[in-house]
Amino acid sequence: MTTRKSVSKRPTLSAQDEYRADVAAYVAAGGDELVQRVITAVHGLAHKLDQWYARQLADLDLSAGEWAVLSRLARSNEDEALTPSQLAEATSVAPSSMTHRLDRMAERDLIARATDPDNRTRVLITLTDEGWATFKAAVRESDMVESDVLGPLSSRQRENLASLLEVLIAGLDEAPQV
Amino acid sequence: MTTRKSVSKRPTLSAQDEYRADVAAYVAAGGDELVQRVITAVHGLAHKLDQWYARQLADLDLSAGEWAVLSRLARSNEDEALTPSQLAEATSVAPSSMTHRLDRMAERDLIARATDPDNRTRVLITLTDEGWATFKAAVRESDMVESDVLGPLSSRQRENLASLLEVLIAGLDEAPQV
DNA sequence: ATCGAATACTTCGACTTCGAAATAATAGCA
DNA sequence: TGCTATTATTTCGAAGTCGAAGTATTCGAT
Repeated sequence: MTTRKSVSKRPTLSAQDEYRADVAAYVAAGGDELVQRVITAVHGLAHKLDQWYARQLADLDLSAGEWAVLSRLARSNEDEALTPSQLAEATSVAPSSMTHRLDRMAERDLIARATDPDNRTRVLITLTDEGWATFKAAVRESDMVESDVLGPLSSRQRENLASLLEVLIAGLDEAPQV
Repeated sequence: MTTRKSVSKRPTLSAQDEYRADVAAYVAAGGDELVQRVITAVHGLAHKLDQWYARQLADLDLSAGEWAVLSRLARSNEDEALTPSQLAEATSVAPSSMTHRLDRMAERDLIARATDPDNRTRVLITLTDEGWATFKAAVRESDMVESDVLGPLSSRQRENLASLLEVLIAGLDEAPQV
Protein backbone atom coordinates (compact mmCIF):
# COMPACT_ATOMS: atom_id res chain seq x y z
CA MET A 1 0.00 0.00 0.00
CA THR A 2 1.94 3.04 -1.14
CA THR A 3 0.67 6.45 -0.05
CA ARG A 4 0.23 7.48 -3.65
CA LYS A 5 0.88 11.23 -3.43
CA SER A 6 -1.27 12.90 -0.80
CA VAL A 7 -2.85 15.38 -3.17
CA SER A 8 -6.20 15.49 -1.44
CA LYS A 9 -4.69 16.93 1.74
CA ARG A 10 -5.91 20.48 2.25
CA PRO A 11 -5.87 21.41 5.95
CA THR A 12 -7.09 24.98 5.34
CA LEU A 13 -4.33 27.14 6.73
CA SER A 14 -5.10 29.23 9.80
CA ALA A 15 -5.17 33.01 9.49
CA GLN A 16 -1.88 33.09 11.32
CA ASP A 17 -0.20 30.63 8.98
CA GLU A 18 -1.52 32.51 5.97
CA TYR A 19 -0.12 35.69 7.39
CA ARG A 20 3.30 34.20 7.98
CA ALA A 21 3.46 32.66 4.53
CA ASP A 22 2.48 35.95 2.92
CA VAL A 23 5.13 37.90 4.78
CA ALA A 24 7.74 35.30 3.87
CA ALA A 25 6.83 35.51 0.18
CA TYR A 26 7.01 39.30 0.11
CA VAL A 27 10.31 39.35 1.92
CA ALA A 28 11.68 36.70 -0.44
CA ALA A 29 10.66 38.90 -3.36
CA GLY A 30 12.63 41.82 -1.98
CA GLY A 31 10.35 43.56 0.51
CA ASP A 32 11.53 44.87 3.87
CA GLU A 33 10.58 42.46 6.62
CA LEU A 34 9.35 44.90 9.23
CA VAL A 35 7.38 46.88 6.67
CA GLN A 36 5.78 43.74 5.30
CA ARG A 37 4.83 42.48 8.73
CA VAL A 38 2.91 45.66 9.49
CA ILE A 39 1.29 46.10 6.09
CA THR A 40 0.36 42.46 5.65
CA ALA A 41 -1.19 42.39 9.11
CA VAL A 42 -3.22 45.52 8.41
CA HIS A 43 -4.53 44.02 5.19
CA GLY A 44 -5.25 40.67 6.77
CA LEU A 45 -7.25 42.27 9.56
CA ALA A 46 -9.19 44.55 7.25
CA HIS A 47 -9.98 41.69 4.93
CA LYS A 48 -11.19 39.42 7.70
CA LEU A 49 -13.34 42.17 9.13
CA ASP A 50 -14.82 42.86 5.72
CA GLN A 51 -15.87 39.24 5.45
CA TRP A 52 -17.66 39.46 8.78
CA TYR A 53 -19.31 42.74 7.88
CA ALA A 54 -20.59 41.25 4.65
CA ARG A 55 -22.30 38.49 6.57
CA GLN A 56 -23.86 40.88 9.06
CA LEU A 57 -24.92 43.35 6.42
CA ALA A 58 -26.58 40.54 4.51
CA ASP A 59 -28.90 40.15 7.50
CA LEU A 60 -29.95 43.76 7.02
CA ASP A 61 -30.15 43.28 3.26
CA LEU A 62 -27.32 45.71 2.63
CA SER A 63 -24.36 45.48 0.30
CA ALA A 64 -20.98 46.83 1.34
CA GLY A 65 -21.50 49.74 -1.03
CA GLU A 66 -24.88 50.61 0.42
CA TRP A 67 -23.40 50.49 3.87
CA ALA A 68 -20.69 52.91 2.78
CA VAL A 69 -23.33 55.38 1.64
CA LEU A 70 -25.32 55.04 4.85
CA SER A 71 -22.19 55.50 6.90
CA ARG A 72 -21.01 58.55 5.01
CA LEU A 73 -24.39 60.23 5.25
CA ALA A 74 -24.73 59.39 8.93
CA ARG A 75 -21.64 61.31 9.86
CA SER A 76 -22.84 64.60 8.40
CA ASN A 77 -26.57 64.65 8.03
CA GLU A 78 -27.30 67.64 10.21
CA ASP A 79 -24.86 70.24 9.02
CA GLU A 80 -24.32 69.47 5.37
CA ALA A 81 -26.25 67.49 2.80
CA LEU A 82 -24.26 65.54 0.24
CA THR A 83 -24.60 65.23 -3.52
CA PRO A 84 -24.33 61.97 -5.48
CA SER A 85 -20.91 62.99 -6.78
CA GLN A 86 -19.59 63.57 -3.30
CA LEU A 87 -20.91 60.22 -2.21
CA ALA A 88 -19.32 58.56 -5.22
CA GLU A 89 -15.98 60.15 -4.40
CA ALA A 90 -16.29 59.28 -0.72
CA THR A 91 -17.08 55.66 -1.36
CA SER A 92 -14.65 55.14 -4.24
CA VAL A 93 -17.14 54.41 -6.97
CA ALA A 94 -18.03 55.97 -10.32
CA PRO A 95 -20.77 58.61 -10.29
CA SER A 96 -22.83 56.51 -12.67
CA SER A 97 -22.76 53.59 -10.26
CA MET A 98 -23.91 55.88 -7.49
CA THR A 99 -26.98 56.79 -9.49
CA HIS A 100 -28.12 53.17 -9.52
CA ARG A 101 -27.16 52.59 -5.92
CA LEU A 102 -29.18 55.58 -4.83
CA ASP A 103 -32.08 54.39 -6.95
CA ARG A 104 -32.18 51.15 -5.04
CA MET A 105 -31.75 52.82 -1.68
CA ALA A 106 -34.48 55.36 -2.39
CA GLU A 107 -36.76 52.53 -3.45
CA ARG A 108 -36.25 51.01 -0.02
CA ASP A 109 -36.74 54.35 1.70
CA LEU A 110 -33.26 54.45 3.20
CA ILE A 111 -32.40 57.80 1.60
CA ALA A 112 -34.27 60.69 0.03
CA ARG A 113 -33.40 62.71 -3.04
CA ALA A 114 -34.16 66.43 -3.27
CA THR A 115 -32.99 68.99 -5.79
CA ASP A 116 -30.95 71.77 -4.23
CA PRO A 117 -33.13 74.91 -4.30
CA ASP A 118 -30.03 77.09 -4.69
CA ASN A 119 -28.65 75.19 -7.64
CA ARG A 120 -31.09 73.00 -9.47
CA THR A 121 -28.28 71.11 -11.17
CA ARG A 122 -27.56 69.51 -7.87
CA VAL A 123 -29.31 66.72 -6.05
CA LEU A 124 -29.07 66.51 -2.28
CA ILE A 125 -29.22 63.17 -0.53
CA THR A 126 -30.40 62.77 3.04
CA LEU A 127 -30.95 59.85 5.36
CA THR A 128 -34.53 58.94 6.16
CA ASP A 129 -35.58 57.76 9.62
CA GLU A 130 -35.46 54.26 8.24
CA GLY A 131 -31.94 54.92 7.02
CA TRP A 132 -30.84 56.16 10.39
CA ALA A 133 -32.31 53.17 12.17
CA THR A 134 -30.54 50.81 9.79
CA PHE A 135 -27.25 52.61 10.30
CA LYS A 136 -27.46 52.38 14.06
CA ALA A 137 -28.42 48.73 13.97
CA ALA A 138 -25.42 47.96 11.78
CA VAL A 139 -23.00 49.86 14.01
CA ARG A 140 -24.19 48.07 17.11
CA GLU A 141 -23.81 44.68 15.45
CA SER A 142 -20.40 45.47 14.07
CA ASP A 143 -19.14 46.80 17.36
CA MET A 144 -19.65 43.38 18.88
CA VAL A 145 -17.53 41.66 16.27
CA GLU A 146 -14.88 44.35 16.52
CA SER A 147 -14.74 44.10 20.28
CA ASP A 148 -14.17 40.38 19.90
CA VAL A 149 -11.28 40.99 17.52
CA LEU A 150 -9.66 43.37 20.00
CA GLY A 151 -10.35 40.95 22.83
CA PRO A 152 -6.75 39.72 23.15
CA LEU A 153 -5.47 43.22 23.88
CA SER A 154 -5.62 45.07 27.18
CA SER A 155 -7.01 48.58 27.35
CA ARG A 156 -3.49 49.90 27.56
CA GLN A 157 -2.41 47.97 24.50
CA ARG A 158 -5.42 49.13 22.55
CA GLU A 159 -4.60 52.71 23.38
CA ASN A 160 -1.04 52.12 22.26
CA LEU A 161 -2.16 50.49 19.03
CA ALA A 162 -4.64 53.26 18.27
CA SER A 163 -1.97 55.90 18.81
CA LEU A 164 0.50 54.25 16.47
CA LEU A 165 -2.10 53.83 13.76
CA GLU A 166 -3.21 57.43 14.15
CA VAL A 167 0.33 58.59 13.49
CA LEU A 168 0.19 56.73 10.19
CA ILE A 169 -3.22 58.15 9.33
CA ALA A 170 -1.92 61.65 9.96
CA GLY A 171 1.04 60.90 7.72
CA LEU A 172 -1.19 59.95 4.80
CA ASP A 173 -1.90 63.60 4.16
CA GLU A 174 1.78 64.45 3.77
CA ALA A 175 2.52 62.91 0.37
CA PRO A 176 -0.93 62.64 -1.20
CA GLN A 177 -0.06 61.79 -4.80
CA VAL A 178 2.38 58.92 -4.92
CA MET B 1 -22.35 91.43 0.17
CA THR B 2 -24.11 88.56 1.94
CA THR B 3 -22.38 85.21 1.85
CA ARG B 4 -25.44 83.59 0.30
CA LYS B 5 -25.24 80.08 1.75
CA SER B 6 -21.80 78.65 1.15
CA VAL B 7 -23.01 75.54 -0.64
CA SER B 8 -20.22 75.39 -3.15
CA LYS B 9 -17.57 75.05 -0.44
CA ARG B 10 -16.04 71.58 -0.58
CA PRO B 11 -12.52 71.65 0.87
CA THR B 12 -11.95 67.90 0.43
CA LEU B 13 -11.37 66.72 3.97
CA SER B 14 -7.93 65.37 4.81
CA ALA B 15 -7.52 61.69 5.60
CA GLN B 16 -7.11 62.63 9.22
CA ASP B 17 -10.30 64.68 9.34
CA GLU B 18 -12.21 61.90 7.62
CA TYR B 19 -10.90 59.47 10.18
CA ARG B 20 -11.93 61.63 13.10
CA ALA B 21 -15.39 62.25 11.69
CA ASP B 22 -15.92 58.54 11.11
CA VAL B 23 -14.90 57.62 14.62
CA ALA B 24 -17.18 60.30 16.03
CA ALA B 25 -20.14 59.00 14.03
CA TYR B 26 -19.61 55.41 15.11
CA VAL B 27 -19.23 56.39 18.74
CA ALA B 28 -22.35 58.54 18.54
CA ALA B 29 -24.22 55.53 17.18
CA GLY B 30 -23.24 53.42 20.18
CA GLY B 31 -19.80 52.01 19.37
CA ASP B 32 -16.99 51.83 21.90
CA GLU B 33 -14.54 54.66 21.33
CA LEU B 34 -11.27 52.80 21.73
CA VAL B 35 -12.51 49.93 19.58
CA GLN B 36 -13.68 52.30 16.88
CA ARG B 37 -10.42 54.19 16.85
CA VAL B 38 -8.43 51.04 16.16
CA ILE B 39 -10.82 49.48 13.67
CA THR B 40 -11.48 52.67 11.74
CA ALA B 41 -7.77 53.35 11.49
CA VAL B 42 -7.10 49.84 10.20
CA HIS B 43 -9.77 50.23 7.55
CA GLY B 44 -8.65 53.68 6.58
CA LEU B 45 -5.07 52.54 6.10
CA ALA B 46 -6.02 49.45 4.16
CA HIS B 47 -8.30 51.46 1.93
CA LYS B 48 -5.72 54.11 1.18
CA LEU B 49 -3.11 51.48 0.42
CA ASP B 50 -5.54 49.71 -1.89
CA GLN B 51 -5.98 52.91 -3.86
CA TRP B 52 -2.25 53.25 -4.31
CA TYR B 53 -1.86 49.60 -5.26
CA ALA B 54 -4.56 49.97 -7.89
CA ARG B 55 -2.63 52.78 -9.50
CA GLN B 56 0.65 50.87 -9.47
CA LEU B 57 -0.93 47.66 -10.68
CA ALA B 58 -2.52 49.56 -13.53
CA ASP B 59 1.01 50.26 -14.75
CA LEU B 60 1.59 46.52 -14.93
CA ASP B 61 -1.86 46.02 -16.48
CA LEU B 62 -3.08 44.04 -13.51
CA SER B 63 -6.37 44.21 -11.64
CA ALA B 64 -6.47 43.78 -7.87
CA GLY B 65 -7.95 40.34 -8.38
CA GLU B 66 -5.20 39.29 -10.76
CA TRP B 67 -2.62 40.50 -8.30
CA ALA B 68 -4.25 38.41 -5.59
CA VAL B 69 -3.88 35.31 -7.74
CA LEU B 70 -0.26 36.07 -8.56
CA SER B 71 0.51 36.70 -4.92
CA ARG B 72 -1.15 33.53 -3.70
CA LEU B 73 0.63 31.41 -6.27
CA ALA B 74 3.96 33.05 -5.57
CA ARG B 75 3.96 32.00 -1.98
CA SER B 76 3.63 28.30 -2.70
CA ASN B 77 4.72 27.50 -6.19
CA GLU B 78 7.48 25.08 -5.32
CA ASP B 79 5.88 22.75 -2.85
CA GLU B 80 2.23 22.68 -3.81
CA ALA B 81 0.29 23.56 -6.93
CA LEU B 82 -3.11 25.16 -6.45
CA THR B 83 -6.45 24.46 -8.08
CA PRO B 84 -8.88 27.12 -9.31
CA SER B 85 -11.19 26.42 -6.37
CA GLN B 86 -8.43 26.96 -3.88
CA LEU B 87 -7.47 30.20 -5.57
CA ALA B 88 -11.10 31.32 -5.53
CA GLU B 89 -11.33 30.59 -1.82
CA ALA B 90 -8.00 32.26 -1.11
CA THR B 91 -8.90 35.41 -2.96
CA SER B 92 -12.53 35.62 -1.83
CA VAL B 93 -14.19 35.22 -5.17
CA ALA B 94 -16.68 32.77 -6.68
CA PRO B 95 -15.17 29.76 -8.46
CA SER B 96 -16.91 30.79 -11.65
CA SER B 97 -15.22 34.17 -11.55
CA MET B 98 -11.88 32.48 -11.13
CA THR B 99 -12.43 30.59 -14.36
CA HIS B 100 -12.62 33.83 -16.31
CA ARG B 101 -9.81 35.44 -14.41
CA LEU B 102 -7.53 32.50 -15.12
CA ASP B 103 -8.58 32.60 -18.78
CA ARG B 104 -7.32 36.13 -19.06
CA MET B 105 -4.15 35.44 -17.13
CA ALA B 106 -3.35 32.37 -19.21
CA GLU B 107 -3.92 34.40 -22.35
CA ARG B 108 -1.24 36.77 -21.14
CA ASP B 109 1.06 33.92 -20.17
CA LEU B 110 1.13 34.82 -16.48
CA ILE B 111 -0.09 31.41 -15.37
CA ALA B 112 -0.34 27.94 -16.86
CA ARG B 113 -3.15 25.41 -16.57
CA ALA B 114 -2.44 21.68 -16.41
CA THR B 115 -4.79 18.85 -15.52
CA ASP B 116 -3.65 16.97 -12.45
CA PRO B 117 -2.38 13.56 -13.66
CA ASP B 118 -3.54 11.94 -10.42
CA ASN B 119 -7.06 13.28 -10.62
CA ARG B 120 -8.18 14.46 -13.99
CA THR B 121 -11.09 16.32 -12.46
CA ARG B 122 -8.62 18.81 -11.13
CA VAL B 123 -6.75 21.59 -12.83
CA LEU B 124 -3.45 22.74 -11.43
CA ILE B 125 -2.34 26.33 -11.82
CA THR B 126 1.29 27.37 -11.81
CA LEU B 127 3.14 30.62 -12.28
CA THR B 128 5.07 31.05 -15.52
CA ASP B 129 8.42 32.83 -15.61
CA GLU B 130 6.54 35.87 -16.86
CA GLY B 131 4.19 35.55 -13.88
CA TRP B 132 7.07 35.40 -11.46
CA ALA B 133 8.75 38.42 -12.95
CA THR B 134 5.51 40.40 -12.74
CA PHE B 135 5.02 39.39 -9.12
CA LYS B 136 8.48 40.52 -8.13
CA ALA B 137 8.16 43.80 -9.96
CA ALA B 138 4.90 44.52 -8.16
CA VAL B 139 6.33 43.70 -4.75
CA ARG B 140 9.29 45.96 -5.23
CA GLU B 141 7.06 48.85 -6.33
CA SER B 142 4.63 48.34 -3.47
CA ASP B 143 7.36 48.12 -0.89
CA MET B 144 8.37 51.67 -1.72
CA VAL B 145 4.89 53.03 -1.10
CA GLU B 146 4.56 50.99 2.07
CA SER B 147 7.87 52.21 3.39
CA ASP B 148 6.66 55.75 2.84
CA VAL B 149 3.50 55.07 4.82
CA LEU B 150 5.53 53.70 7.72
CA GLY B 151 7.95 56.60 7.44
CA PRO B 152 6.66 58.49 10.48
CA LEU B 153 7.43 55.56 12.80
CA SER B 154 10.79 54.61 14.25
CA SER B 155 12.07 51.08 13.93
CA ARG B 156 11.16 50.46 17.52
CA GLN B 157 7.61 51.73 16.99
CA ARG B 158 7.21 49.61 13.89
CA GLU B 159 8.26 46.56 15.82
CA ASN B 160 5.78 47.46 18.52
CA LEU B 161 3.00 47.99 16.00
CA ALA B 162 3.75 44.73 14.20
CA SER B 163 3.65 42.81 17.48
CA LEU B 164 0.30 44.23 18.51
CA LEU B 165 -1.23 43.49 15.13
CA GLU B 166 0.17 39.97 15.18
CA VAL B 167 -1.59 39.32 18.47
CA LEU B 168 -4.84 40.22 16.76
CA ILE B 169 -4.07 38.05 13.73
CA ALA B 170 -3.40 35.11 16.02
CA GLY B 171 -6.69 35.77 17.76
CA LEU B 172 -8.65 35.56 14.52
CA ASP B 173 -8.32 31.79 14.59
CA GLU B 174 -9.90 31.50 18.03
CA ALA B 175 -13.56 32.19 17.19
CA PRO B 176 -13.71 31.45 13.46
CA GLN B 177 -17.46 31.54 12.83
CA VAL B 178 -18.98 34.70 14.24
C1' DA C 1 -29.29 89.98 -22.21
C1' DT C 2 -27.04 86.19 -24.54
C1' DC C 3 -23.69 82.88 -25.96
C1' DG C 4 -20.33 79.48 -24.62
C1' DA C 5 -17.89 76.97 -21.15
C1' DA C 6 -18.28 74.54 -16.93
C1' DT C 7 -20.73 71.71 -13.70
C1' DA C 8 -23.71 67.81 -12.15
C1' DC C 9 -26.41 64.07 -12.83
C1' DT C 10 -28.20 60.33 -15.69
C1' DT C 11 -28.31 57.04 -19.64
C1' DC C 12 -25.89 53.72 -22.43
C1' DG C 13 -23.02 49.80 -23.92
C1' DA C 14 -19.27 46.73 -22.50
C1' DC C 15 -17.20 44.00 -19.02
C1' DT C 16 -16.83 41.54 -14.40
C1' DT C 17 -18.84 39.10 -10.79
C1' DC C 18 -22.15 36.19 -8.71
C1' DG C 19 -25.08 31.98 -7.76
C1' DA C 20 -27.13 28.10 -9.84
C1' DA C 21 -27.31 24.58 -13.15
C1' DA C 22 -24.60 21.67 -16.27
C1' DT C 23 -20.66 18.76 -17.25
C1' DA C 24 -16.86 15.67 -16.24
C1' DA C 25 -14.21 12.48 -13.51
C1' DT C 26 -13.30 9.96 -9.31
C1' DA C 27 -14.20 7.16 -5.07
C1' DG C 28 -16.69 4.03 -2.32
C1' DC C 29 -19.50 0.15 -1.91
C1' DA C 30 -22.01 -3.80 -3.12
C1' DT D 1 -17.39 -4.58 -12.33
C1' DG D 2 -21.24 -1.35 -12.00
C1' DC D 3 -23.88 2.22 -9.64
C1' DT D 4 -24.26 6.22 -6.92
C1' DA D 5 -22.58 10.08 -4.35
C1' DT D 6 -19.05 13.39 -4.28
C1' DT D 7 -15.79 16.58 -5.99
C1' DA D 8 -14.11 20.09 -9.36
C1' DT D 9 -14.60 23.01 -13.07
C1' DT D 10 -17.10 25.45 -16.51
C1' DT D 11 -21.29 27.59 -18.67
C1' DC D 12 -25.27 30.55 -18.22
C1' DG D 13 -28.38 34.34 -16.95
C1' DA D 14 -28.92 38.27 -13.77
C1' DA D 15 -26.98 42.16 -11.53
C1' DG D 16 -23.32 45.74 -10.42
C1' DT D 17 -19.64 48.71 -12.08
C1' DC D 18 -17.15 51.45 -15.31
C1' DG D 19 -16.09 55.17 -18.79
C1' DA D 20 -18.12 57.86 -22.29
C1' DA D 21 -21.74 60.25 -24.27
C1' DG D 22 -26.06 62.84 -23.34
C1' DT D 23 -29.01 66.32 -20.93
C1' DA D 24 -29.99 70.08 -18.02
C1' DT D 25 -28.61 74.10 -15.29
C1' DT D 26 -25.51 77.73 -13.91
C1' DC D 27 -21.67 81.03 -14.34
C1' DG D 28 -18.94 84.45 -16.72
C1' DA D 29 -17.66 87.48 -20.40
C1' DT D 30 -19.13 90.37 -23.88
